[in-house]
Amino acid sequence: MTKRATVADVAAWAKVSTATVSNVLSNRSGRVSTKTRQRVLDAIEALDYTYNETAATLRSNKSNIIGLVIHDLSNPYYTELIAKINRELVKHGFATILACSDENLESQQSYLHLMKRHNALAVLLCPTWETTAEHLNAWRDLSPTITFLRPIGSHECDFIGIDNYQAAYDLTTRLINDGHRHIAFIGGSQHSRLRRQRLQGWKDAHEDAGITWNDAYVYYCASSMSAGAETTMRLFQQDTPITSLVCYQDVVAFGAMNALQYLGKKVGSEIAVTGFDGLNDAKGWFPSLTTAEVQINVFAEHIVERLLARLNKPEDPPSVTLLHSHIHWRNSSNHK
Amino acid sequence: MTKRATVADVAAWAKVSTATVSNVLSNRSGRVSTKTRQRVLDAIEALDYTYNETAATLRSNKSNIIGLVIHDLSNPYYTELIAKINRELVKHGFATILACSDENLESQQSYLHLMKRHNALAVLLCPTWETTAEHLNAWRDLSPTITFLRPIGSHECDFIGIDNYQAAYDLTTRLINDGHRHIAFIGGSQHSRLRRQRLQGWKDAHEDAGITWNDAYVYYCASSMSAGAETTMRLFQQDTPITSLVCYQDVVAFGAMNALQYLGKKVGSEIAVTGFDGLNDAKGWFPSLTTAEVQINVFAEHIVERLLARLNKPEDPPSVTLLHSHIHWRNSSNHK
DNA sequence: TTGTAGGCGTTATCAC
DNA sequence: GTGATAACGCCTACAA
Repeated sequence: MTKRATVADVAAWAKVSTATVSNVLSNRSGRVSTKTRQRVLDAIEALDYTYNETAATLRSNKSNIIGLVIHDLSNPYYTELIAKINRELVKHGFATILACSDENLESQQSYLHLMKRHNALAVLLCPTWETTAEHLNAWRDLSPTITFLRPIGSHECDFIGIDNYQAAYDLTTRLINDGHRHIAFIGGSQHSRLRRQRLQGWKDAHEDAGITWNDAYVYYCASSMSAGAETTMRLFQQDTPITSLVCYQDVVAFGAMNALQYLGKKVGSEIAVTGFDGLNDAKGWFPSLTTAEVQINVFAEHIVERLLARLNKPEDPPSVTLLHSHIHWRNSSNHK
Repeated sequence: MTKRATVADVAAWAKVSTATVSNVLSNRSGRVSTKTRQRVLDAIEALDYTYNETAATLRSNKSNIIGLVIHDLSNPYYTELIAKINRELVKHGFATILACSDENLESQQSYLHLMKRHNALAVLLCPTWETTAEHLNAWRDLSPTITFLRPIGSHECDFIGIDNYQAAYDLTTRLINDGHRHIAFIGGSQHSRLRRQRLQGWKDAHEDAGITWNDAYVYYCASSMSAGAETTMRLFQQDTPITSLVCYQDVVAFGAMNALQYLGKKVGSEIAVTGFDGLNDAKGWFPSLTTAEVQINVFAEHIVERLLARLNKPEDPPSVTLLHSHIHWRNSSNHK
């Protein structure tokens, strides 16, 4: 285990100063002659030099680490999203420190503290529901924080989200126009603001069509296929007039379809099912799932663009972006 | 944005030296009197001091960052696993830099390089199939590397894996004993060594039972529910004598069950389906999925334990651990 | 038990 | 264009 070469070693080999090596390393244009530059590059090659981010961060007070703090890693929607965000960040030369709060405010705060200890350049945060602006104030001035998916109650933070209300409204309206009169809403937890937005779309679509919605058709369930399946099973094991399900998430919809098929009901023609998220598997399911999608890579790009903009202009007022969903009408809702 | 307090500031406030502050910070037992210690803690509180990991890493040449490099973040099995590993690492005071190679050797190598730049204390790696021992030699002496799930061809690296052969053998044998004679094997890619192990178990179970296995019953498919569904659909759209499916992964099994139900076949009684992984959703599916499981949190614990052991004894010979699967016999394979 | 002082590897600031 | 030198914030002998 020989010691790692340093800029000093490289400088000695190339017969230049450490400052010159540093200039080459950070690609400072014009500061170094082509010839010197090449000699330095040769030295780096010859000595198998590896840049030390730690030292650079300490000296320049500027790391290239982005903290990514999310509340859940068991839902494929979130994991697809962090995979894309990660890829975007790498493209821009950043490294990602990952942390999962498991919907626990205390862990989230301790992870934010961790990011501070590591001098994270910025934090991308999908906050727990209890999070308020005050919880973030402690870090915000040191590391800009971009929130996504889940809004905190205030406008003091950059935020990138989805037009939950509109998408749910559109989905429900279409089902009503197709003749459905008993439409259940399935999924989400009581604390979820997203759920409230989607549920409101569902309610308003009813009211605007002159139909009274039924509170007994609204169900909570965890964000998993099995939870969706179990909830749907309970619903249809007894007689019910329900003819369609607006599911809070695609995973819940998958579970719902599984339960319906198990009960021998035809999804699409007999019972319509819709989802939310646009997971990769939605299209290839049998029947293919109607779902409200914001393309995950588009979403990830927006988040990282917002991050870059914020780094460039720390003093700009916070920005709120709502991305519009595209609804893919597929066989699970069997439209005429 | 006032400047962050440093040990020097804390020392000044508490009227002690920086060395004493450092001793308090690193909890060096007995080096500091209770009284002094408390004054330092008060100073930390009063100045809102935050430890600077970067400076500590530079000075001590020992970071608390663990690199986690994985080949895929779209399969729930892997995401559940990294979630658990992440949690374990946090417990031990580590931070995780995450990277996803997307089954691309070049990206993997560049991520390993990234970990080196950041002075990662160690790397946990689920390698791409092309990875050989040579690819890892460049880092191994600097940062110990623990491989998991996928073996590289040599024994130069710590490895934690699963007894793929045995589990597949047991699953298939049970199906044969239940009377199945036409058992398909579905899923996995051609490069996958895991798949080869599981397939070998499938083959040997046939041979040991005196049954000739049929190459036409072996199918490749991508690791997703839709791919599993599509493959199964193609299989059963025509007449086939197949009565059971040994699926390479749970996600493939979910897709297979979806296709079968869509075709009106009863999973369990008519067609038996088995999976591999023990995903959370396997139990709550309708019908519940028979699957070979190594509990993901147990797996994660083993990986992190191995990591700690390696950090304690860098010179110990590499160790290979194979974890035994437990097969959950459930309704999807409807045994008598 | 506490303090002093030097250095980890890089970058910033000046000179030249 | 290039070089000397002083930081960045912390750790760790060693001295007191």
